[in-house]
Amino acid sequence: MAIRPAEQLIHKAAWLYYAHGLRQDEVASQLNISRASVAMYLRKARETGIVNISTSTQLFTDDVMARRLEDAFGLDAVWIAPENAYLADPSTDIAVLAASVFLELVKKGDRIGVAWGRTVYTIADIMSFADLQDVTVVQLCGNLGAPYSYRPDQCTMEIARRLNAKGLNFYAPLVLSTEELAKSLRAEPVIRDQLAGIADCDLALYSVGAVDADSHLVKCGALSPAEMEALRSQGAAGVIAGQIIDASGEVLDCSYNRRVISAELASLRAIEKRLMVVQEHTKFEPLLSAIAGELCTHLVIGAHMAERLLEHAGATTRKAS
Amino acid sequence: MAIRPAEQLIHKAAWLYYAHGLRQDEVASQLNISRASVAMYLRKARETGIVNISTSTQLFTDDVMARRLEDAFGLDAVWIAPENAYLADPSTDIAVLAASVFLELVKKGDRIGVAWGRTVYTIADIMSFADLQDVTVVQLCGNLGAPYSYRPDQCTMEIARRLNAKGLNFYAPLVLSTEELAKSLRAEPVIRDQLAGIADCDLALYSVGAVDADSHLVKCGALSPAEMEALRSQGAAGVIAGQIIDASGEVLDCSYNRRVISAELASLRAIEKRLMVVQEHTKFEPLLSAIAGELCTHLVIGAHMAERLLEHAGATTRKAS
DNA sequence: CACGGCTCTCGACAAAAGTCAAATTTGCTT
DNA sequence: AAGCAAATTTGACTTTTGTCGAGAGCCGTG
Repeated sequence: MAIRPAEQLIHKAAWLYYAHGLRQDEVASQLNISRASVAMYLRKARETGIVNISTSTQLFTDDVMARRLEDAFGLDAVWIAPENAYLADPSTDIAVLAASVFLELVKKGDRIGVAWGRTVYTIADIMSFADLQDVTVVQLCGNLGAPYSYRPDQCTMEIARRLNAKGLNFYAPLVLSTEELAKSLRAEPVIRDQLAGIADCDLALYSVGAVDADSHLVKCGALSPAEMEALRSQGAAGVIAGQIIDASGEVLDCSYNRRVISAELASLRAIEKRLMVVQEHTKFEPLLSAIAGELCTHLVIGAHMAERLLEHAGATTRKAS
Repeated sequence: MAIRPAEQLIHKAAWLYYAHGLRQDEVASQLNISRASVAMYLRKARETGIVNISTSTQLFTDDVMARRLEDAFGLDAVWIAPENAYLADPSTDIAVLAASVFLELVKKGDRIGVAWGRTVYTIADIMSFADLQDVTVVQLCGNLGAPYSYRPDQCTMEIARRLNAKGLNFYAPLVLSTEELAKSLRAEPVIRDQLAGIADCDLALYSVGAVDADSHLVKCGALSPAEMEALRSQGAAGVIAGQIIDASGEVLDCSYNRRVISAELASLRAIEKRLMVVQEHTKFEPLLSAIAGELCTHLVIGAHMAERLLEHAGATTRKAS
């Protein structure tokens, strides 16, 4: 494991094949190995990100709807996945697009904040590998020991792994039982540094959660369905990085939020590129709140959601004028 | 030609094939076209840069020699193409590597300065296409009406074309017959603006020329072999963007240089990333001069040249101590 | 030093992708 | 509206690539 001669070979094979355009059998004879090995090396090269195959996401921003959404909501860029259209599984489509967009937004040397949820994990799961050694992926919120496979730290680590980047985990629970404990924990140097480091990120990747019994916060036991319902009547409109926000995109003033260890919204807003990805049709209101709170500068959504957003924007404008 | 529905199809095919990983026949049935068409679309997608296939150039910087060169000469990054090794045509190898490195260094929104020469044109020629709409490629030096196919403006335009970028040409001759004329021409608003814009570049791509009868300056008739020889004895050590430099990398004080319309060395030095590519073994002294004059921060060379540079650095250090 | 477990490599076959000339459509001119 | 040229699409064919199980080399261990 120490020194891997194979790594070198993979690199050479990939170079001759992809950069020089030789055929596999030509590469094989150059390197004195069988063509079958070359084929295997090339697969590894693709899998590990030694070669990058990326397709432009232009098509999805070029859409007129995307332009109108950008204008209506003051977003930097919007990508719309055509939903009903040409695809077997429409829900993965958004994730595949999001992964491509994400890889397009990442630059060498970047620091990336990653939150948690089914959406984020799905993206991590289908994201192709890349060779970005000096990138750091940081976890935006505390952990939730859950029966789920997509825990916050797993999302972070998986993305870091795919990028060949450094992963920085958060060694604290997402929610504590008392406000005092949360406060003291936040004051701990290790935790404090991590929290402080979030504002230095260049790019954030997250989704927004709905305030209902299906929320991960409920499923993971952080809140009971009843508590969730109560928060909802207090004005809870969405969940961002484990925190409850109201319709204006601000942190809701409630005990739960005071017991959470997560990135402050101000830190998130300090991040230049905030990529929000929304898969579920049910997350219309949460998304509106997130946009209102300026928690999103880059948006990836499905065509259906895009239409609803535009309708809403139209209605608001008409009412205002 | 106005609106091209094909463009859309190419994009969709590329997306399904490369991002979703469908097979060509699956893509074909999704889009209701024949598989042969899909194959054609995919080729076009690769050719136009809608999909990007890039291989990491890590292998060539990871070299110990590259590290030592970086240290010895204070360069930001060095790539070394293994010369004798595994390849049919060793001289293209450097160009292929240089093209990859170049594409790796370019970022969206960049402004790129391109000089002229066989090396630069070779790179342009083998460089793969990319989709960098908001990039601008500017020509670093005046034109030379030559019997060559690699005129300065052609280098610029070809690279711009490959990048799908905007090309900014220099509508002035490289050398004029009198110093006065050169001076007045440099004062012309069009020219002045172009010259002034060079320092705003984020990346420059050039090589260095040798001071001998084989130089393009001689072949294109800008200088006679005799004049070149005379300049050599006056201390000429290399040619950068059409200008003669001395061993310390400064502009040589001579009539020729005063008659040239090209980027000032100070402007070049203001460019953050200066990528220099040297193919010929004979350009050892010119390269040393360019490095001495800080005209290069990123360097792509062959293994042989790398060895000579290291030997030289060793000798100098030993002498100094 | 022989033994399993391990990874790496190869040959042969199956699957997928590339290619080309003919057929068809498209857009433009007369 | 007919005719023509250019571009696009297709089916049939060839070449290239992916995959799988068998075998070879390697290493620590009993």
